Amino acid sequence: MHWADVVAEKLLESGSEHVISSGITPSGPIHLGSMREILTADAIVKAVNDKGGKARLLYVADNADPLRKVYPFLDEGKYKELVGFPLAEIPAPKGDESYDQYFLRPFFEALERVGVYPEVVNNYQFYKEGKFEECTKRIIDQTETARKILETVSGRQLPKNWFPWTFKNNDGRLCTGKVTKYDWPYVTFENDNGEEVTNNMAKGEGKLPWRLDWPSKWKVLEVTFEAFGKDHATKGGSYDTGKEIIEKILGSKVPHHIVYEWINLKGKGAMHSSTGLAIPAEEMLRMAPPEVIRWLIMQPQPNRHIDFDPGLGLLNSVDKYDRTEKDFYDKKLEENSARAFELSQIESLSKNKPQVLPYRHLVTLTQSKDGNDEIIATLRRTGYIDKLDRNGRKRLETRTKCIEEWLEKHAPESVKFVIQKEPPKIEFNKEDLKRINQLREKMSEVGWTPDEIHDSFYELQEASKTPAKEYFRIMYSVILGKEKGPRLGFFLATMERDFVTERLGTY
RNA sequence: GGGCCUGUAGCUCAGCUAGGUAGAGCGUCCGGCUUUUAACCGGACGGCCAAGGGUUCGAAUCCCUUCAGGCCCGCCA
Repeated sequence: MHWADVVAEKLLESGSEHVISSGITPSGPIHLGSMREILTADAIVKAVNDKGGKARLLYVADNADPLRKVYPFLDEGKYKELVGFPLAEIPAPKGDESYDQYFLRPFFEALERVGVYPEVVNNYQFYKEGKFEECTKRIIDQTETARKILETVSGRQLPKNWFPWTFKNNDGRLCTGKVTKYDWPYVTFENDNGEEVTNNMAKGEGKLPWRLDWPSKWKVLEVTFEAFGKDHATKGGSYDTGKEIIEKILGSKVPHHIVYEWINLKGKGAMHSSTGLAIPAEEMLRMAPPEVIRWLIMQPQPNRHIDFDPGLGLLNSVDKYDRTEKDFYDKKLEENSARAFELSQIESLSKNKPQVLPYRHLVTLTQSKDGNDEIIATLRRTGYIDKLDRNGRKRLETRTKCIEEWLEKHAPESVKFVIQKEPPKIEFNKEDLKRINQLREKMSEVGWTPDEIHDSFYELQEASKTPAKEYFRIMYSVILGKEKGPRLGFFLATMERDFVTERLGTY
């Protein structure tokens, strides 16, 4: 059984209504690795609903968290002064938005493209509205229990004067301090400068520290399941302490969970937005069809890491997805693969097998043709499609757009080419010039279809006892100015015969 | 120091939740097809399931130990 269904069945044993939670601290560009979390959660929502349950998907933006440091992608001068302020209160690197929205907005747009529509929880707003009042008060009332849990479970020592609240200093920064007076909902503390500052905890002046904030969210949002990264899953980590806090202090149930692994950039290591080694989710979605992104995450077990190669590997992933799709409709897939495919669909599964054009051909056409109409006309002329239905057209448009972006950003040089408008200046030797003549004759008489053109190269090979490779090389050279290129039969057939013969004639 | 995950064919992985004769794709080799930015069709080769022990009539699967790799935690979230 697919992992999403395994989890869903477990959840349904304890009730039919579920709240599946997911979230992030929007401290930088939200990358593909972060997307694994919400897509994992989304798969479970779908699985629960498919089995007759009712599940909601939440996405918590932890925008009450402070800016921890000046990340490499930030302007040092501008942000040095802003370290310590909640992400929701500081300006974005560009534009008029706040910092958190600047990073969240494109991510949510990306989520729509992969068909994920979560209910967004604005954590900062929640604090302001006093949503955590009850939890905060309970924890403060049982400070000693909370302290004991944190100390024994995590094995760390808390300061003597520990108070379960991260204060808001008189300059607006979050900080620690020594409590001098407490009278719910007010707490007064002494800051580093020896000044006394009073926070109204019911109005979001300050926040709960993370290890208390998380279980409080579980309680307030009635979360029954959460997928989180391995960083939270370590023994004595925030999940372990959160479990105790919610059971012993907040009087609620511990959500079920699964732990997912990181997505590594092939050959470079784990993605981290803080180091800049990451591909933002929205960039990813401009480069690859959304169903393929989903599929990359639905296919493997969540606890396995994914090596992601944005170069040639991405091309292979799309090809593999297409083959999987074909096998799905031909009913040749095993249970788990079929389910992974279903869960990868953006909209409902189409009943009929969609029209598939080889992605590699599109990579060629995108570089040699001007716009989708020309591409479609060429595909029709070369016999790859007969008629394109509406979905087929939509799919093609999405894909050519992805390919353009991919070619620009991550494609390896080996797949890129430019049709030379002017004949490249090449000094061919005598033999080559002879072959060029042979080629020109052949090209002017051969049937102008991919197969016939392709075959003609082997006819030349037979007739001249020269390896076909030589003819390929010449053809690529005169058209692209490089010795390799796309599969020639198809490639030449996409061009006008006259263009090809004239070009050969200039040498 | 502690923890989690992974280890199955040359490579990438499925199978393990619920034990019952080891699977797929790619690669290799052979055959077919006039064959290339990583073509297609058919077939074959290929594995003491990391090692050791235990439970069992029976273990890739469950338990224990060891080894190897990856990562996380011991600041913050």
